[in-house]
Amino acid sequence: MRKSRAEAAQTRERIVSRASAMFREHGLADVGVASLMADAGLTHGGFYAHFESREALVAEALRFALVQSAQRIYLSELRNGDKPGYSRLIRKYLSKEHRDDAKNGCVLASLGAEVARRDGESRSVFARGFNELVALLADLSPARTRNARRAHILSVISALTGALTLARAVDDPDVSDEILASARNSLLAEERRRNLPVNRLAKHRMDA
Amino acid sequence: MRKSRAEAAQTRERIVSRASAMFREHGLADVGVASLMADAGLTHGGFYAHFESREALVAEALRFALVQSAQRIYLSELRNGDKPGYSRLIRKYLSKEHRDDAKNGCVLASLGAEVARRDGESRSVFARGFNELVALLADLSPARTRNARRAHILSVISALTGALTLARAVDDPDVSDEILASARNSLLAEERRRNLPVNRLAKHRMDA
DNA sequence: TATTTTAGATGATGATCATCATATAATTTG
DNA sequence: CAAATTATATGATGATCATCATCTAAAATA
Repeated sequence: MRKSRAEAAQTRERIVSRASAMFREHGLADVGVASLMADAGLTHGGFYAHFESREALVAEALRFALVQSAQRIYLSELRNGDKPGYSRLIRKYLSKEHRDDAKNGCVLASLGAEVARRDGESRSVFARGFNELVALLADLSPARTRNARRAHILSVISALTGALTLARAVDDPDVSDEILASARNSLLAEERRRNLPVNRLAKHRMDA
Repeated sequence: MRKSRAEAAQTRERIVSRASAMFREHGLADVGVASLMADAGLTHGGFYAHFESREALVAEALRFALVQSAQRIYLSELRNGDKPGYSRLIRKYLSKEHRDDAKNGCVLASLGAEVARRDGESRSVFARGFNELVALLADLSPARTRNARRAHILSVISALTGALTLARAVDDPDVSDEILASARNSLLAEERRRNLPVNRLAKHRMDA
């Protein structure tokens, strides 16, 4: 039964990673220590050998999910740096696959509302991770100033998370698809507008 | 202690209304029957004289919140029908007052993600209420076709609920205000564009 | 090899949960 | 006024919760 030091560290990582998925799938309140440990292939007794409290695990699991998102964005968007903008991200984020796979998906949509009701470590860890994500994404914005890039990405993230959450909440698959499609069209249209050359935007402004 | 028939109906309504606020403030999972009854000034024993189960109350409380939203929109937007569009609604929805008063605010933002994990009566009641709300709001859209109005309002609702949820989730008040302001600016700008006369939009399109 | 350390299992603790059976008392209703 | 009805209270039920003390056996270390 006993494991080596390295295996124990692996065990701990496995608990965090599985917990992160369990929380995203079932909510922060609806999964207890016993089922978290069972999901990681352990019994619940040993939990407090790894974590100071359930709250500490919640914080780590939130962090894990946020870092996972950042890594995915970094790998699939930033590296793939042909043209700036979020069109690829928007399409992936608002896909049916993402909607139907909450446990591996964006934690802002699955747990944001629950985090809002917390305070303590998990809340601040979440907020810090959110800020890092925003900073990462702001670099992709075609807006000219730093503030404008930040504002732009904040409004995009809001629209993405809201649409995903609502698409998951409704029970009619057609309505759900409709929510995804509407948000996708609206955001992609905005992206197209933003990527117009500056002089053409200026011309339009002068027309008006 | 015994009450008349009319008073009993009032008691029941009070339980639903208070429960609706409690759920929005603390989440569906984190408030038990005992504290719900205590909040309504009763002890928990009598709960099952009024409701078949906790789930039944959850469904009624969600319905209550959705109807409340619809009534507010009807009173403050539709009646006040000078010009179409959502600018008044957007400003009210993304205000700090709304952010800081979840218990009386939009249930899509506070409980949408939790409803997504349910099924049964509460989920379908929520979905039905959402559809009614969408139908009500679609009438305000300046878009030309019925489908376009629906798509438009779906993307607006997504952006509103996402921004409100994120503004509540972060712990830095400055970042929170920034989220609200960014979504507000983005949505109001879109509203302005939509309300431009058709020929001006056409002109811009020909320019491009 | 002998000793110490520690991961994980087991089972207890006390709190809280949803649900329900029963009791009480006030109002309807006959 | 008497009987039936019913709203609310009380307290029990068994499940599950987070936490922790204790035990074990294997790994680390000397």
